[in-house]
Parts: sequence; structure tokens; C-alpha cells
Amino acid sequence: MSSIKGKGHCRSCAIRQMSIFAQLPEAALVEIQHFQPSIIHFSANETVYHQGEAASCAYTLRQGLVRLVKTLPNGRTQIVRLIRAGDSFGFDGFIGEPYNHSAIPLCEIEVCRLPLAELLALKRQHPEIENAMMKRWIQHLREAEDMMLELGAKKASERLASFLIRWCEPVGLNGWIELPLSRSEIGELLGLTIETVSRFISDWKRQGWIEERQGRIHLLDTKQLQALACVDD
Amino acid sequence: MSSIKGKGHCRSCAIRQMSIFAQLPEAALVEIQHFQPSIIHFSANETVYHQGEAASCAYTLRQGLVRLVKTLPNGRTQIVRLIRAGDSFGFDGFIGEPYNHSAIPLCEIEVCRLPLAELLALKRQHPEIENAMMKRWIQHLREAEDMMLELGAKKASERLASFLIRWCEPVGLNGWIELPLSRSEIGELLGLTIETVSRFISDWKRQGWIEERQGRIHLLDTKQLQALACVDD
DNA sequence: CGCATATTTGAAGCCCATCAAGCGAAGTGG
DNA sequence: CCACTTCGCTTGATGGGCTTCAAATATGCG
Repeated sequence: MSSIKGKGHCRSCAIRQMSIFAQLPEAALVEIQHFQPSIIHFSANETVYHQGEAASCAYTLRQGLVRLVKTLPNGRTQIVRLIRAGDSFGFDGFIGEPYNHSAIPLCEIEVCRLPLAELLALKRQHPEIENAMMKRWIQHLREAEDMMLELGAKKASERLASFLIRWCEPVGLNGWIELPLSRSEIGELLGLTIETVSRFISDWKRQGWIEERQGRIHLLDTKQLQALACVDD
Repeated sequence: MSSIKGKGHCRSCAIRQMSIFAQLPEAALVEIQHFQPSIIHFSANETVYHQGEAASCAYTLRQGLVRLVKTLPNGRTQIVRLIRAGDSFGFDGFIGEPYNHSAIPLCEIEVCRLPLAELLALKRQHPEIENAMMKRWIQHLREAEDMMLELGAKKASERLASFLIRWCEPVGLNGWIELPLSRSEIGELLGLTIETVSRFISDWKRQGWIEERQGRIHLLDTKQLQALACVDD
């Protein structure tokens, strides 16, 4: 079950630098305390909010990884975004709409819950927040456009290769990195079946282009993958 | 060729009510005149800006229809958004990035070109703009999520059916409406080939579910299409 | 260890892309 | 005005890529 750990302590918050509150002056942090944002834990697959629910709160991810998911009546699902520590999500309430997707943790997570009304007030007083949010939205829109290109114009192997390359970018394309997504979750992200994902990964392992051990992955031959990926930018 | 028609006259602008400047007080409109936004005409397929170009201006569409397109090195393309009158686009410069897509008119268009630096200044002085822009971004992000679900989780017929239903919504699902997209452009939007699009449309015409005359379309049996579309929301 | 779950692998089939040809409407120039 | 071209759309035939169904193997967890 989810559990409320306590009130947020913005001043000492480890991920504030990565969040939309990074540029806030120290003085403003005291103010936020009045809002008493809640720090909440969720375990893996324990839904933070459901698609269609009234959107009364936004969230900032403090730890872990969250997937934003949309589901068709027939059960087919699509992961529309992956949320990392420092990212905020769940702003649909700003336009009076219910959540457009469900937010489901990929692992144990910790979020900071921000009531929208209070966030709205805070935003009005501090243009830095508005600015930071705006930049995030533009960035997210760009990433969504990139994803649409992936889904609409690329083949299975191309999508998977460019996903792996993007995923491994943080470690400079040459080290080991956690891959906390199951085959099925990778499939839901890329619009593929679990079998197709598994087949290509197995194949590329046999080719010696990638290796994998206990949930971590390592790209050995990025050239080959890059060629497969149909790189554009 | 594109041609600059003259300076914008915000006060008398026919589409201002639909734009991000709708809530601006009359007084502020005079200010904008100093910025002298340019009204520019483009003919169909005459690119407004190219993916990768430095993004120095944003645009508001006054008339016509624009497609935002991303292209792979091998030539495959994906329409990532359709822009209607009143919509603004091309904000990548706000985060210091080049345009993430190309903007290409589907027909003759008229745009209002806004230098980003000046728009930024105007935004700072008038929170209404910032607010309106924020709402648009949230809305666009929601639509992008919807599109990712379409592209990743639906089959050809389902994508096409729900596209037609969405397209015809403005006329209440029971009247004729312009469809200024060619088969090939519908394909680029839905991640399908021109032949697949043509086949289904022809089939549905034969079934008597839709009819089409000189670039206009009419849904006759929305129930059937709805069933095909895998409706979710 | 034993069970549940995730992954792999195989076989079959379908959906859609690809290749190819024909059709119709609009535009051009003689 | 009409042959000719062009372009978008249609329709057919074929093949391949990915899904689906199924079963075996690996992995993790109590």
C-alpha cells in the first residue's frame, strides 16, 4: 500500500535542483512549507492515479521510475511517457480536465504530492516556477513528437535499437546501466509484443552487440545498433 | 513564394479570440503594434520552417491548415500535429533548441510571425499570455499522448476510423466537412501507406458508411465506425 | 526446494507494406 | 478542341514482418 511518509522539506530536498523548483529563492521555500506537500511511497505497479480521475494534484518524482499509461477498452496499452526523478507529472487539472493517463510505478517510488490549487498560487507568486514548467512542457512536447515518429514511421528493430541507445546514453554508451523495464513494458512503450522484443534482444545478444545481467544492460557494438536505429538527429 | 502582407493589426485581428492573446486587455494590443508582427502568406507545401533550423520565431496560424512533420534519413515521414487557425507553433526557441519538426502548409495559409524575444518580453508583462500558452501546451501534450496510443496500440482500420470520427466532430457527426488531406497525408499522420488508407476508405464507401465528394466527407454510419475505432474515451 | 512469473523459442497465420498496373480528373500546349 | 501529360486515387497480387498461439526454459522468491 501507499504510505504517506510525512511533510516535504523543500529546503533539504535532494531532488529539488532537478525539479521545477530549482530556481526558487530560499525565502520562498519557507512558504511552500505552509502548503505541506506530502511525501508518499508507492510500491511497484501500485497506481498513483488513474486515467479519467479528477486531477486535483500534481506530482514530482523523488525516487524511482514511473510509467504513464493509456489503455484501450480491449486491454491493449501504450506507455506514453517515462518519468524519472525530478520530473513532474499530472498537470491535467490545470485545464480542468481529468487525468489523461494512468501513472504506475515501475519500481518502488517516492513522490512529492502537490495540490494543484496551491501550486497554482505558488506559481503566480514566483515566475521562476512558471518558467521552469514552461520549459519542461516544451521539452516533453518535443519528446512526444520524437516518439510519434518512432511509433509511426519505424519498424520493430529500429524502434528497439533507438530505445536502447537512448536508454544507455547517460553512461556514455559504454558502461552497464539498469534496465528496470520488463520485456512486456518495453513492448508497451514501443508498440510491440513481448515476443518481438525478446526475439530481437536475444538475437543481438547472440550477435555480441549487447549483453545483459540481472536487470542491467551493456551496449557492446553501438555502431551496429546505430545503423539499425535509423538515426535521424 | 511566401509574401509578407504587412504588419499585424491585433485590435482588428479576426482570430485573436481563438489565439493565446484572447485575454489580453485592449491597452496591451497597442503595445504589440510596436513589435510589428508580420502577416505572411505561404502557398501549399511551401515550408514555413525546417526541422533543425534555429528557432527565432513562433507563429500563429490565421488561416488555412499546417502540418508539423518529422522525417527520417531514409525519407519516411510522420505528421506529428495538425495546426488549425488560432493555434500557435514553433516555440522550440524558448528552450534554446532548433525546431524539432518542419512546418508545411496543407493549403494556402496566412500566419502571424512573432519574434521569440519580443514574445518573451510580452509574456513577462502579461501573465494572461503565459497562462493561455500553458493551457495550450497541456492540451497539446494530451493530444500527443492520445496520438501515441493510436500509433502504438491500434490497427490500421482502427486508426483511420477514429481519425475520421475526430475530424468530423465539429459538424456533429452528421454533415459534410472539408477533408483537405490527401490519402498520402492521412497515411503520414496515421503511420500507414497510401494504399492502406485508400483501401479502407473505398471499402467503407462501398459499405455505405461514408461518402465523399470533391474534397468533402460525410459520415453516414457513425455506429459502425465507432465500433471499428476501438473508442476509449 | 517448489511454485509462480518472466523470458525464450518455435510454428502458423494475418495484417499491412510493397510492387505494379489501371483509372479518372485536371492542366498544358499545339 | 483534343492529344498528351501529370498527379492522385484505386485495385490487384505477392511477400514479409510482426502478432498470435503454444510450449519449453530460465529466473526469482517464499
